[in-house]
Order: sequence, then C-alpha cells, then structure tokens
Amino acid sequence: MAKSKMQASEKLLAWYDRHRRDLPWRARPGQRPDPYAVWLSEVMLQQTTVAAVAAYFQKFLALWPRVENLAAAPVEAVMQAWAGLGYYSRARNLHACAQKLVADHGGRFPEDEAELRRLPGIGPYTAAAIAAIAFDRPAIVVDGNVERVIARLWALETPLPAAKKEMPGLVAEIAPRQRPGDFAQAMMDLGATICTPRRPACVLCPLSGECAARKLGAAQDFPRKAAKKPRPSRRGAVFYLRRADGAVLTRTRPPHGLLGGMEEFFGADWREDFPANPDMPAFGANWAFAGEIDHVFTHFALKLSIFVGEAPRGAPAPEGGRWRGAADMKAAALPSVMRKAEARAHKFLSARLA
DNA sequence: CAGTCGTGGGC
DNA sequence: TGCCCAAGACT
Repeated sequence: MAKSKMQASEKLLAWYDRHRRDLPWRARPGQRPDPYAVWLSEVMLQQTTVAAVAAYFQKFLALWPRVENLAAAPVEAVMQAWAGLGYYSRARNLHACAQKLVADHGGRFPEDEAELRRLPGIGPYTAAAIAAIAFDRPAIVVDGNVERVIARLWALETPLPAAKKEMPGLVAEIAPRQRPGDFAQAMMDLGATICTPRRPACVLCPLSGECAARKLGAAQDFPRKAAKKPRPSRRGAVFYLRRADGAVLTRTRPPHGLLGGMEEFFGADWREDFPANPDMPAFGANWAFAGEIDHVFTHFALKLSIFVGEAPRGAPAPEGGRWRGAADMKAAALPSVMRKAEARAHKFLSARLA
C-alpha cells in the first residue's frame, strides 16, 4: 500500500470537516445521531436522490417520531405515506423491521453490523451505514458513490457490477482507524458533490493528488461499466370509473411484486402484445378514450390507454374494488403512475364539461 | 447471479 | 426524446 493512499483518509476527513453537507437526517458535529433517523433515511435513500427523500423523511418523522410509533401503525398507513417514493417493498420491509425491533430488540437498534443485516430491508450497505454512522463502528460502507470514488482512485479496469466484490477490500485500504462514521459520510459526500458521474470537479478534490484516473486525465471514464440491456415496452389500459356522486373505483394490488400493496384503478394487464382494441369491462358504461400516458419503470417502459366511464349513483363496487370519494382519493396510496392516469382522466373530464 | 423493483431530474 | 442516474435489497 502506497503511503499516499494512507494519507488519503486524513485529507478526506479534513475536507469533510469544512464541506460536509447539512442534511435533515444528519447529526451536528459532535452530537449523537439518532439511530432511528439514520435507519429511516438510509432506507429511503436506497437508489433514491437526496432531493426526493427530504420531504418524505420529514413527513415520516412527524407521523412516527419513534420506532415504536412506526411499529404500531397499520402497514396501509405506511404504504400510503410512502406513495410516490418508489420501490414499495422498502415501505413494507420498513414496517416489518420496526415491528421486529420492538418485538425482539426492545425497540433498540443493534449496534453490530451482522445483527443489523438480519433485519428486513437492511442489506450489506445499510447495515454498514447504520453501524458506522449511528454507532461509529468500523464498518466498511460501500454505496454507488464509494464505488465511483474508489474506481477512479485506482483507475480500476474491472467493470461494474463485477468490481463490486473488490470494493470492500479497496475501501479498507484507505479507511482510518478513527472516525469511521465520518469517513463513510465523507466518501459519499465526495462522490455526490465532487467526484460526480459526469464532469467531476477534480480541481476541488482533496484526493486529486492520489487519484490514478486523474493522472490518466480520464476520471470521467471510470468506473468502467458492463453494457446494459435494452428496455422492453409494454402496453396496458386503465379504466377510470366515476360514479354519479363523484366517487372513483379503485382496488389494492397484491402485497408483493410490482407496486405491491399499492392502490390502483382497475385495468388490463400490462404486456408486450397488448391488443389494439381491448374489451371494456362489464361494470360501468359510456366508456370513452381519454388519451395515453407514458411511464418508465426500471426494467420496462409502459404506455397506458386511459378510459373514462360512468356508473350510476349507488352502483356497487365490483369484486375486489372500492369507491373512494374525492377527498378520500387525495390520501390514497396511489403510486405515481396511477396519479398520472388520474390526472389524464381529470383533464379529459374537465375538457368534456367545457 | 441476473432479474425484479419506481421515480423525477439533468442534460 | 432518450438515456443516465440516485446512500440497494431480495430472489
């Protein structure tokens, strides 16, 4: 190990002391972090931007200030509060984790990384992050930021994701004995603000003198990445049924899988070979085409045809469905794709009225 | 281990 | 418009 690499952590921590981000879930320097807040923020931040998380974090903390409160809440309330943030299995696991913490750990977070790892929704990254940040344990934290910083620091030729298994060892080479929590957060802050995916600000980087990719003049070309697969397209239909009294028909999706446990409008299955003229459902009448919406999921793109229909006052909900009043709809656990469909239906209805 | 699992912003 | 991506977990 080169001596310059051993000094990297000192430079990084000095930089962190001056330039650390002030984030809602982050404790002030010298203050004890709240493990509950650390855990909550880390789960929300999985594959999710700081900007998107901030408001949800505040909302959850206001609704459920302590893990006991979250554990006592109905899971439907948690799903509803999570609606719009994506990756909904996180919300279900969050709730399950809270209940397990209360039932098996007296409402306290274990400090040990391996013990944390056993809890639902807590994987290798989150376990290490909680151990390091909340308890200042010497855990090696590797997230996407860290992978990028490390790949550039060593001009690592191994492409991601294959390089993932080398990462903990490489991080350990520069990890300091002291301040493991600050070191972890410093690496992530550096990746988020200086060592960015595009146009990294190497001129401002405290590690530029030790960076092999920088020496090659090719920081932006790291990390190497495996070619990605094309994203298939699917089509489907949404049947937005409005009753004469203004209530709207919805249902709840099965608890697991895509948008698991979230609410939706009735619709036809999403498939690549979707029929050009799908059958309208038996319930409802006067079905009218309200337009299409596009939505992109991680592993497929979706185009939905929106149909608006009417039902008479007092019409019963079909099997598995429920009527929601207008005010009730605002609080429903609708994922973003369904909010988009709802907006299209509203636009169509207001245009038809005019 | 490669596939599944959301969303919104930036360029 | 299309592509990239953002503090990954689970199977």
